[in-house]
Amino acid sequence: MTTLDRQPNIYDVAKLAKVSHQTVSRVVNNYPSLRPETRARVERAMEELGYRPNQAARALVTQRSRMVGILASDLSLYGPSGMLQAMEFMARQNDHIAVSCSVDPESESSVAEGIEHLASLGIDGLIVLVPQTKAVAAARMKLGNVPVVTVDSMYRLDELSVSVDNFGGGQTATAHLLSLGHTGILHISGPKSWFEATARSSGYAAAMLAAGFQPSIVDGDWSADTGYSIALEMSFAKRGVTAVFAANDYSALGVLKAAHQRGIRVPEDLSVVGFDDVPESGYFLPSLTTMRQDFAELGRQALSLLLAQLDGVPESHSKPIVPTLVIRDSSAPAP
Amino acid sequence: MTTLDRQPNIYDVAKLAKVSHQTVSRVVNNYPSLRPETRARVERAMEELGYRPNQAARALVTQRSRMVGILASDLSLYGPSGMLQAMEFMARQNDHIAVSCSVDPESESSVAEGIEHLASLGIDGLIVLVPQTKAVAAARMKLGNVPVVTVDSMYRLDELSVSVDNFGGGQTATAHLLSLGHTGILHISGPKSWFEATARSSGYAAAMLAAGFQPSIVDGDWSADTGYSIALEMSFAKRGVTAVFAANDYSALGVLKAAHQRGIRVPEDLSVVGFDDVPESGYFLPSLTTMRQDFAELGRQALSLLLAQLDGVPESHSKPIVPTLVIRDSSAPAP
DNA sequence: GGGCATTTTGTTATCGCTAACATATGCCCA
DNA sequence: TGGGCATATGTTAGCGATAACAAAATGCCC
Repeated sequence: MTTLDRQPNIYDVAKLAKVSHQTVSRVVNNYPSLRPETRARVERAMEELGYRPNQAARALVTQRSRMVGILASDLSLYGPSGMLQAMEFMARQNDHIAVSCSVDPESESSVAEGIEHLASLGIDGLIVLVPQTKAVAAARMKLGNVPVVTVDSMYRLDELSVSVDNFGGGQTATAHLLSLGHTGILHISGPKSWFEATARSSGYAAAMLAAGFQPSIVDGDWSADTGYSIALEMSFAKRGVTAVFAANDYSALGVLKAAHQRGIRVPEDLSVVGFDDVPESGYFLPSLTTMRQDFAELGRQALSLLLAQLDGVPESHSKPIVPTLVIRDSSAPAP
Repeated sequence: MTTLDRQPNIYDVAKLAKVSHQTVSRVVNNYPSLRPETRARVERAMEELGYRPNQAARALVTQRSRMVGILASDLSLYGPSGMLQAMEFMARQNDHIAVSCSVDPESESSVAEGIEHLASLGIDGLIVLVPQTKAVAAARMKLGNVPVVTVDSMYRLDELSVSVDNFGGGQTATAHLLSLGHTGILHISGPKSWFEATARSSGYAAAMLAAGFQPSIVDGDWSADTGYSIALEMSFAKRGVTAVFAANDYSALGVLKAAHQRGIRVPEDLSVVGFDDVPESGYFLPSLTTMRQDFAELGRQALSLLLAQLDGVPESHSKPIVPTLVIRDSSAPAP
């Protein structure tokens, strides 16, 4: 057993295996024309020394860091964290590193700093989960010819993006309530600055108008607190509201609580539909009817698109991911 | 405006500023003995060229990647994702990168692969959020002299670790119920393989025994579903149970739902206490009494300890973080 | 068995930076 | 006025890998 006072490098392996360092490099990189016997000898030497290729040296000479950046807003939210986890795993399987960077999407300077940070790392590509068009434009600008993939709600052919059909999701949720006979359906939206929020609201409005009813939207901010406050103060009866479509499950949770406090029974007096299908939504009281999104799949698609781009394979645009309706106990026929 | 067909390097800047490349390096690294005029000239040149130091080259020569690994279990959980976000931010502020790697803590090979992956990246340090002693030992083994900081529930002076006083938290939660006159307190634990779970259970048991009552523990797994199933099937009345201390908020949520279904009123008939204070726990029905943990602070402490270690400053052991009781509507005097 | 293509292995240069040492400049005071 | 010392800048080498080219070994054909 040979021992060194430092990490072994490619020359140490070469010497032990009695080959040139380049041959070691070839073994590491799976070069095809190698005598099996040579390969085996090198592998044995690598094993014995506990050799690990130095990624910095490799990055320096190949001009590729094998890092992809993930620009996200709040990584402790269910959606982004699920996507991040899936992307991190997939990146690892593809011999890359996913480096996350969370920024305040409401602050342009925070977004700019995040992009600059990732750029200074020398990332090979970027995935933008931050919901502003402006942020995406800024990223593309800063990064020169580093490919940028966005995750959004629009199906745009001119850009690298992966989409969720939030518009369709909003429609489906609304259609579900309409089909139960509701006509006074209130929508609590997400923040207007988010792609997702506006797309869901539009889907809701489109479905309402198509059915011949007036859309009615109140601005929310994804939080349970705001959903709660809105539902606590608004006079549903006076406005003829028998159902609420909340832009996400936490807003819906707030509505459930407010309704309970006010003695409004869900779903007998009021139906509530959420969006996201967070893991605990099946345990709300009553369990929540909601639109399920496969965040992990979304993350995988985004990363797959980016990796294809890095490999010079211009992958065909994937279809948008369609959220599916999960019917539970919070929605019922109109009273 | 000078234009290049490649990223500008330190020599390009040097030429434009009419200094040696080493002087540029000195500007980048804030070397003190530089004429202000020279520094300004170099900075102007860097600005003009849009120069960004190549991190791979820097890492190669300094032998430091400025990457820290975060070995985690499920990054979509509230605790780990909050810690990760805090660590990522703090790492960035300290000119480092936090690279996360999520593994299945129940699978030794998955943990080993994760460690190997991070090691192959050349991380400078590691933070282990995975709850097994075995995993930590494996990490220390693989990583040689790379410092490893663990986040756990024990206050051990012999190792680099940041602790949450889960034992104390379990005691406090139990004491709260005892003080309300409850004597039949059931504990739904987390998975036994987690540090956190066993510490909370021990705290519970200690508090019960100290008060002269028999501990009663059922094994859970952090999930709402298991909490639900347990509470649905167990005959609380027959066993004299008037309160449940669940090891986390989601288990508690499951209990709330089961109680509601069985017509058991919370808190009138049954008090329920959770652990974590997830953001939505204030909107459960009823709102949940729970133990709040500051995950962001925990993450910051862990990273701070690691960074100090990397800088050769053996930081003093920090005090364990103490969860605080948040009293809401799910706990009340014993019936 | 010589010639030529193919396979296999080796040699040298280079990526962009910092460390270490070398040199120049300015200033103070004997 | 010039030695000594701090300050400011330059020169050279090397981190550990891959790329590009060079050379040796092998195989195959007639």
